[in-house]
Amino acid sequence: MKVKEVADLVCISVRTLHHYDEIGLLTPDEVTEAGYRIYSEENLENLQQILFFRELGFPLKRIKEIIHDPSFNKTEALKLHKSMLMKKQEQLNQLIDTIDKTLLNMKGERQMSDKEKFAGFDFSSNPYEAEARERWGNKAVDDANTKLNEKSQKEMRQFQEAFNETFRSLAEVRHEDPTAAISQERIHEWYVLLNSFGNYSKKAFKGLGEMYIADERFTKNIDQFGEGLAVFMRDAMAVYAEGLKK
Amino acid sequence: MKVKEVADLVCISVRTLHHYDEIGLLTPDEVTEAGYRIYSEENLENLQQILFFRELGFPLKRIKEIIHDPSFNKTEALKLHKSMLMKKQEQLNQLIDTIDKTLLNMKGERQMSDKEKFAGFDFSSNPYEAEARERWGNKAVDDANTKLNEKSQKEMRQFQEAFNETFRSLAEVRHEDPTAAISQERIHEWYVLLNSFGNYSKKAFKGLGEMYIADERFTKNIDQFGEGLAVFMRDAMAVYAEGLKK
DNA sequence: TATAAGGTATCACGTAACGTGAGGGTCAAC
DNA sequence: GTTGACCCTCACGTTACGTGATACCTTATA
Repeated sequence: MKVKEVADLVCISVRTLHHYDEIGLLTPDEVTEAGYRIYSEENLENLQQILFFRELGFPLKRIKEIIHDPSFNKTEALKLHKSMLMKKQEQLNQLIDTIDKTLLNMKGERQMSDKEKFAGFDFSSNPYEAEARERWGNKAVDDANTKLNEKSQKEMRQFQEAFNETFRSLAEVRHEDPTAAISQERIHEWYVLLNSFGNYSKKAFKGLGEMYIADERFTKNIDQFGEGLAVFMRDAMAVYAEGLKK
Repeated sequence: MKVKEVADLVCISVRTLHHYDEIGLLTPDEVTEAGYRIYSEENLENLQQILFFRELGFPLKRIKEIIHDPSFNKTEALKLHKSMLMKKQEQLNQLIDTIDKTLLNMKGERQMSDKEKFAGFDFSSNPYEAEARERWGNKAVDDANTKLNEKSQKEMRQFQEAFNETFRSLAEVRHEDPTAAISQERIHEWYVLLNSFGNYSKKAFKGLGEMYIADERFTKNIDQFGEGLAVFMRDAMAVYAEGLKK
């Protein structure tokens, strides 16, 4: 299949396909004597994968790393895409809900906080990086990050945002039993997030939870998201680490 | 509210807010003697609008045009955002469906065409431009388009893609009665699309439909999307123009 | 009152992901 | 042989910021 045929089939530009070839993301399996690109069925399957990652906001460099990883598995990736797309749908549902609330607010029928006005927006450059790391590892990301020992402002901000989001998520369920499924699901998200930036064993994770209580500054920072959250997290982390989920 | 407070509230960067200020998209209502930006409640409401447009892929220049248009109405915009977000939900549903079909295909339980493999992807730079034009007019877009008389390759491609998409959409319902609601909804999309690039009255629209039959090349091109589509469109366009919908 | 930490500003270069036009070659139908 | 459509590479342009440097401002603390 020639370049324009692929471009028309997929509704992307010829330039896009050239670009993907240039950066080694999608190399046509055949090139004619005149230099024309010919794409095979397998090229199209790879392109489908690439487009799923693009839809989810992954940068092309990252997509290339993931797809060229020997452990990459298309079936597994498709399942992960599906779950990420469902999360994106939840995000859009939240945006729609924000619109509904804003319309009521404008009619004077409902008050809404500043925070509520922005619920659902997520412009982080790659919101699914944490999950990608869990599946495809850290190596490429660490290599790509030229400053291994100092955290850039972006990383710190990303860190902080992801922290805050997870703290809020956990605050919502802090009155539940720490062994409950919902509590363990949420604390798992915390575990995944921490492992995006560091490398915590379950044991270390439990120890970290203890620190949230032992150090008053930690407790204070965490409890601003909801009173008693630090204690709840400590307990949920212990349950998680010991595999004692109900 | 100071710049970092807004950035944290909304989960965007301080640099983003500076950029929006620089380009005149979001100008803080107050600046202190030290030059600090202070954002008002109305600034936050405008920022919410901006973020809705961003979520839908509008370029910042276009957002600025729309928001500064005297006829701009926040309530109306919110309703339009909601409908566009629902369309995006449908697109994600289609992507999820594509994943499900691809997984079955990989198991050998189902065949799928190349076209099916790419159903749901839409990377056009601004998929909702046609609807935006319907609401907020053509002037700014025409001004921004420096080449008023010659169509760039991009515009031709955009044209062609939008054409193809609409033809497919219409082909799906070509066996329906041309006066049926679904037929008239689809042909309305065609009308809107044509008016993105030109300026057709309903009468001219009907005349165009006649041409689809009168000129054999038109018929041939259109019917490749589904046999009998050209006749169906001619009839549906006549019904539409005369307001004879069931 | 001095200090320190965090936050603010502007400036300017860099990045990613293409869009776009120029210039020239290839292919297939007429 | 001609022509229109398609193909190639090259290179500059665009958008939307990220990032680091440099310097000023604000507020809490000792």
